[in-house]
Amino acid sequence: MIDVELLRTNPDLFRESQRARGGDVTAVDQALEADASRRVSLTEFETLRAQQNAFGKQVARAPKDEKAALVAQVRELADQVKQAEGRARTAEEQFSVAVRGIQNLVLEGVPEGGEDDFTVEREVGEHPRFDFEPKDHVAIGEHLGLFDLERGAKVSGARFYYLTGWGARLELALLNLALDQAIAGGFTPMITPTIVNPEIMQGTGFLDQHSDEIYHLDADDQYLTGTSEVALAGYHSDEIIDLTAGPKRYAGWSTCYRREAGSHGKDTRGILRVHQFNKLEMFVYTTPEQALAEHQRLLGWEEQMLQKVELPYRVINTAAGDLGSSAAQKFDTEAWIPTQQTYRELTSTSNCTTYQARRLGIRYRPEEGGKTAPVATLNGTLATTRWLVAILENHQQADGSVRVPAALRPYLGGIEAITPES
RNA sequence: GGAGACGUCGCAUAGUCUGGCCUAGUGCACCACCCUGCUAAGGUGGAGUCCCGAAUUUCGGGACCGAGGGUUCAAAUCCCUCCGUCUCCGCCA
Repeated sequence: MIDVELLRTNPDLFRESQRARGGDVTAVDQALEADASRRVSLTEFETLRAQQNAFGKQVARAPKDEKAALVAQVRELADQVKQAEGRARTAEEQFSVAVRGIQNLVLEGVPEGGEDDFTVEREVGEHPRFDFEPKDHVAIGEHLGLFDLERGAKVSGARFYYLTGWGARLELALLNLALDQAIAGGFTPMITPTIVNPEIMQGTGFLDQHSDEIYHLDADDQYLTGTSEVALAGYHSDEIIDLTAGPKRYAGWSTCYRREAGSHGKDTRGILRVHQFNKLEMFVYTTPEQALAEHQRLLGWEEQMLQKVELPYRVINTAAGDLGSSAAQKFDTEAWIPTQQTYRELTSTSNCTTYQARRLGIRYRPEEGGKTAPVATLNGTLATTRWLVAILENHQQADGSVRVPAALRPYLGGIEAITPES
């Protein structure tokens, strides 16, 4: 949720932000109107309620024989209170709907426009040159017995797979490498719930734009999470947290579920785009002042991971229209995929400023004993199953084996390459 | 899944049967001040969260007793639904 006070004092800020996103600019004026009428009806109700409360005390103090008369007198007032309360509640709900139509304020430096309007921040590493015809990750995986796509489809349908043998071990190695890096960086490791209640899913902002991407369990009215960001953001919901010792940094390990609705026919081959995968996610609660610097730190940790597994990549600054409703700025890192001759997203880090925290009621005290204020939340990817695609393709060798980057070897029994025999 | 108990201001508890002096009491912890040359102490006052409205340190009003409904002039208190915790039984990859 946006800062309503800022909306009142500086609505142009929000109009401009909505415009940059290609979003609904009229939502700003709708919210302003709804706010005004909500305050009017709230004052009406509270004035009447105050009268009623005062009267209630009179009734309580009055001698028995006078009570009946007083009660008769106040009956009409009670009715008015009830009606005013109803109006106030309706206005409150309308306001809440209107204000939810406004997405997070886009930060300075975010390019305007849609999916293709990102800017490239930097490219790192060299594209591999092969003196043989490189195979795509599916061919490599089949050759080395790393995953079983056919049986995945047989058991669970399209976009499901089994990781097998060294494939399973490679994923665990990657996630453990990421976890160890996170721990070294001061993150608290977490294994999170992957089923959450509606208010948590709502609070993170995923239900607005990505609702058809999310699995819903009808029998229980709960959601499967597409990232542990959801559970980690909900972790401190409705709490006043202590940030005096610095940011709270969590590293969430979880399976992620995505319906991939609307991507039919896209990336159907292999494990690039799947309904279920594993991920290690960084999530940070910090002060609004710290958020910008923390975002750069998260990006830095992501790049460290990419460098550890020796992948060529670029960093892009996502355009406003491609941001989630909660994000004020987002950087993706994309690894080079040789057989596609293009970059594909491996990580994504968002600065949600105070937007998510407002919705989820997460606050801190800027000054000891002072008033509370919403915290800033940020998230970023450290490793996912998808990374296997880039690792396999970039590190494949002429003999059909895949070289294991040095950083991963300790997690794979020390082997230097995955071969059909290993 | 069945039966029962419980959910109150940071923690621990009173209040619920019998609705209204509950503006939710008390203890501990906390903060300020006072007293005591040290120490467990003693005294006075303060202290929660959220919203609205005036005023440049503040004041007034409202909401919150797990959540949401209902009854009533009036609900922590009575009724219903849901959620959570605990105990017992049943079931269990």
